[in-house]
Amino acid sequence: MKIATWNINSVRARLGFLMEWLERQQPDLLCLQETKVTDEDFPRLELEAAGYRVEVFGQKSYNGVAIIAHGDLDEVSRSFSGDPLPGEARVLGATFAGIRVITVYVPNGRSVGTETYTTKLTWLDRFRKALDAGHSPKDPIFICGDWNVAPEDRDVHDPKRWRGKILCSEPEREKFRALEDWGLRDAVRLLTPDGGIYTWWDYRMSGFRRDWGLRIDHALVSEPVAAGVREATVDREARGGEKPSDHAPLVVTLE
DNA sequence: ATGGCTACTCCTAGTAGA
Repeated sequence: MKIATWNINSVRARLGFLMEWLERQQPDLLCLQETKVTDEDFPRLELEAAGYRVEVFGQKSYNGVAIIAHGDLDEVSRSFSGDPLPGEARVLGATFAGIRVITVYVPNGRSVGTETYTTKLTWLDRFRKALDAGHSPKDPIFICGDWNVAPEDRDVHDPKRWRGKILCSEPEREKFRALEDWGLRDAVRLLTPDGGIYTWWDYRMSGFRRDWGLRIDHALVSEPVAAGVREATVDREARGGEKPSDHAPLVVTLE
């Protein structure tokens, strides 16, 4: 089974790109972030015509998450208990083939020391608390999306330049580790200790061509899922071509 | 090297992203 996550940076601006990608990759389930569209205007029909079930949680202009799957999506949930940004469409959950799949678009935080940064830390705290209240790490759980955190220096093209900066600051990394401590494993790290694996490259300064990237999109899985992880690959091909998103998809293959 | 894209919007210039 193939489960993927992709910050698409506007599903409407990249619908053709998305359809081609689905055709090529044939995932069983794909989580999208930054769809930037209301539920009403989401391009549901195109995806359904391609055989996907579609669940969306969106808003105008900003944020927005979606789950599309070849198969039933049950027990759909939006946001989470204690969400400090209840008006923002950032979390969507559904049960697929017995796995609780939750997709997240974690607040960016702008820059360290700002109010939005503090809110980002609170958000991650509250998200963990909600996990504790609603789930057990013994259950099959797959939480994926744009976490806006590069967990370690090996996830950063130039750690010296990024040290202490937004996406790489120690408090953000602590919150990320707290999720792992709860009982989640980073699917990429189950398979390789290698650095140089990135999921986002800045549009500016030809960031992708120079491979100035960060690994900020992740799939965190509970033990029962971790046991079945066979592959976790960043599809860099999707970061090239005409008008790509600034993120590449992360594709996880489960036995 | 703090800029330099990109996408959004009843403000096509200002905001947000990361």
